[in-house]
Amino acid sequence: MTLTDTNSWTGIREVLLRRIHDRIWQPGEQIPHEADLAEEFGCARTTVNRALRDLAENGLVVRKRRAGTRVAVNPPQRATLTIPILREEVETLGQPYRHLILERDLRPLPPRLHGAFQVSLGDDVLFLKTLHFANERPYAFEERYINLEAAPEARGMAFNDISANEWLVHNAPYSHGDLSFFAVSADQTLSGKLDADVGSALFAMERITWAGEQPITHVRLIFAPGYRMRTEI
Amino acid sequence: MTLTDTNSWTGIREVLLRRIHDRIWQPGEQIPHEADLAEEFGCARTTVNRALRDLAENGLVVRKRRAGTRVAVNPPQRATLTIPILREEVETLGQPYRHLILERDLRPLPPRLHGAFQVSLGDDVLFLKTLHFANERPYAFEERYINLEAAPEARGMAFNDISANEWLVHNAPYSHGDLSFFAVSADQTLSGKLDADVGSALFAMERITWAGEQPITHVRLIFAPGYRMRTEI
DNA sequence: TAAGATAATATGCATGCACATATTAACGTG
DNA sequence: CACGTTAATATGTGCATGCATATTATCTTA
Repeated sequence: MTLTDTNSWTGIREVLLRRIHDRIWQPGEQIPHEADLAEEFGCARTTVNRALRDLAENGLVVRKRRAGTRVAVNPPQRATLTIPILREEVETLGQPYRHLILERDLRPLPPRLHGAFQVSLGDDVLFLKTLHFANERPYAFEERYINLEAAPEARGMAFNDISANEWLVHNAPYSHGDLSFFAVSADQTLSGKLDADVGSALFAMERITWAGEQPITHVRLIFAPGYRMRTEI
Repeated sequence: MTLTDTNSWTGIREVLLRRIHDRIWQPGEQIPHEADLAEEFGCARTTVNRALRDLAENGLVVRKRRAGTRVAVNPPQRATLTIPILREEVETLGQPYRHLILERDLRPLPPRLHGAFQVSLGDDVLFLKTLHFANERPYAFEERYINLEAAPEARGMAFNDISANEWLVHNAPYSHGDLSFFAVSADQTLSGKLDADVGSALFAMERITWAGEQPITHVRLIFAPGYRMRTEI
């Protein structure tokens, strides 16, 4: 029959998944109760629950108490993407990593960030410009603001040995953040740093992280030409 | 005490999470066994298991049989991003959506796709060029190849009323896919279609989906200037 | 008849138990 | 002492059961 064991929760999940894919259960349609499915598969309701819960987490079915479980009208259309520390990303590619601090100073927060990144008025933040290299070729350019209230030890760090990226991950864990991706055109400055033609299209990422209510850092990463962010769905 | 109930699995998860955030358990460090934690919280091992499993799914701890559970050295650094149907994305912005088929024909698969997108040799695929509008302004430009073996009904579809995007989602569900994001520079053609200056940086996405071993569609979406893909972590 | 109280029901969750499985540590033998 | 075998152990999973909770359907009552 199938490769999958029919009374393991993963096996049951696969069977249910195929029924959805084969449109035996149409989108929006209600599927049998946990108890009925448990009887059909000859297993405990808990096991069916586990399988359905997993499908629900992946957005394939929608579950509501009392209302029952129904096939999602719009299949998942979502992807989990891993955003590794740059050093690890580069090293995974089998290339030696290096980074260089271009600028480092204390300054007031620029006005454009006042909305999203609220630090006490008049307080300086730590500003860093970093260039990341893979195999001695520019890989990404980083501009970062660090809230010294959230990470006071950062004041004494030069970030020459360990990048701010990596240091923060290990020393100022965040609870949540906003992330966005977009494209920018290489201006004169970027072009020089990233070894790109002026005007070439670059992939960019912007991220703000918080620990609870307190902002930790704002970072803008611009990658060298040809960069692709990949994932599987 | 805490807001969270200490013997619900979510409550236990929060307590464990705080211990990780507060670095009571250091990254890489091993944490107590399920059985010990169960005793500490006065609950069943199953409940602790549920909490730990959830943390593991989110990448905060790493679990291995016999070896025990340890705090992940690199916190999650991963984001789930939702890739909505363009029509829905536009309508969510409160703007009227429209699309226009620019080209539609049968042709052999271009050589550059032969590797990733294997269709029977010599078979034609359906090729579509579509322009998507938000509020009558260009929103995204789409180039798509559809494997007619995987979705034979597509042959008879004009895709004027419903976009290929949406039709495929509802009629040829996929099991998995590859997704990548990058930046492209607007050439003469793109510039005209997307109302962008020649040379401006555009955000782009490429996606291949399969149903099992069979490829369904390859699509390349290029967004109008200023597009940002956002998510929360 | 409309609005509110009440019952029925499907999923959600906790428990206690048993067994499976992967991995490590201890052991024994050549 | 090196190497393969065996035992110990932590997590993974399944089962039966009971109660919790959200939501819907039904039944009252004004």
